[in-house]
Amino acid sequence: MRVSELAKRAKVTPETVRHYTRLGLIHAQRDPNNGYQLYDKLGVQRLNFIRQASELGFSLKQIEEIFEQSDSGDSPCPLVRDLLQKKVPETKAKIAQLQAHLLKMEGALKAWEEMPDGTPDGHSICCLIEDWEEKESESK
Amino acid sequence: MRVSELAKRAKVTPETVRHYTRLGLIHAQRDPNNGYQLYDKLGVQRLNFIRQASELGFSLKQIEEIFEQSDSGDSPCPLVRDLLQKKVPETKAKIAQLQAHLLKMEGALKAWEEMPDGTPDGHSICCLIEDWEEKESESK
DNA sequence: CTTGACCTATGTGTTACCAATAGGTTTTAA
DNA sequence: TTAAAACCTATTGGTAACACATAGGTCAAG
Repeated sequence: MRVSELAKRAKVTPETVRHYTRLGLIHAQRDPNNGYQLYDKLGVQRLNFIRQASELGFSLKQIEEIFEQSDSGDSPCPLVRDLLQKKVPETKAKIAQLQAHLLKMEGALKAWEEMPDGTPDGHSICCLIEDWEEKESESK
Repeated sequence: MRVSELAKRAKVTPETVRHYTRLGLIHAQRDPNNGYQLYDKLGVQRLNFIRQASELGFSLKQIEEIFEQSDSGDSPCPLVRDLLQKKVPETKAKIAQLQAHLLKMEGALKAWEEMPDGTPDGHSICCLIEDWEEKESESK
């Protein structure tokens, strides 16, 4: 199959398929007649794997490492496990940060209902964001 | 004050300060003797604002817009409010996605304790990630 | 008066693509 | 049959938000 068909199967753009192919993550044969890239079942499998892994937060570089392990006949599972174990606390931290932001934003929107839209007076830019600033520096 | 001092005050690198200056987010005067960038109080305030806003997820471009509003004498608050209102659901979606990933990862790590590290056999790359793949396609 | 710490500008590298260009190919419909 | 539509190719440049390297000018201290 060619680029577009592979792309459709994994619901990505043909450009993404080409990108992965350029990076060597997916291998393709060349049609001798026209030089088109030709993919097979393994290409589909790899592309799906890439999508899964990158949705989980793995970088293409990490995915490349996983493939290298796998292609050299070794089990990539220990590597993936290590990567996952590092990723879990990172993800938790990100969630916590986002939730903190969410609280700030929602609180700000509520508080704003009673607040006037202050015109900047040279001392403040936007009351809202600067309020947070003060609160943060106080709490630190 | 010069680049490094400003940078220290906001706990960013001097390069970041130069970056913002290049983008026009922070204004500086030039020391006529040596061409060094000189910042004042307003610079500190702006830098702090940028940090606050970007931590909340605003892009530098959006921050630029806020500054433009503010600099032209208009209240940027309505703009910020609009941006926030768009950002709240986005943030919620991100959190939900990350939590889903977290569940997957934690589940995988647990399941793995009982699973052998399968050597790739040409059919599978990594049992773990591919298991998720199957589950996902089933649930869709 | 030299060394180290600071400043300058410019350019490149990062991540994971998307878009545009310019051109060759294949399919389809008149 | 032929001409347009749809597809393919490679290369280049753009995105966000800096970090880093280069090559060089400036300044304080010993």
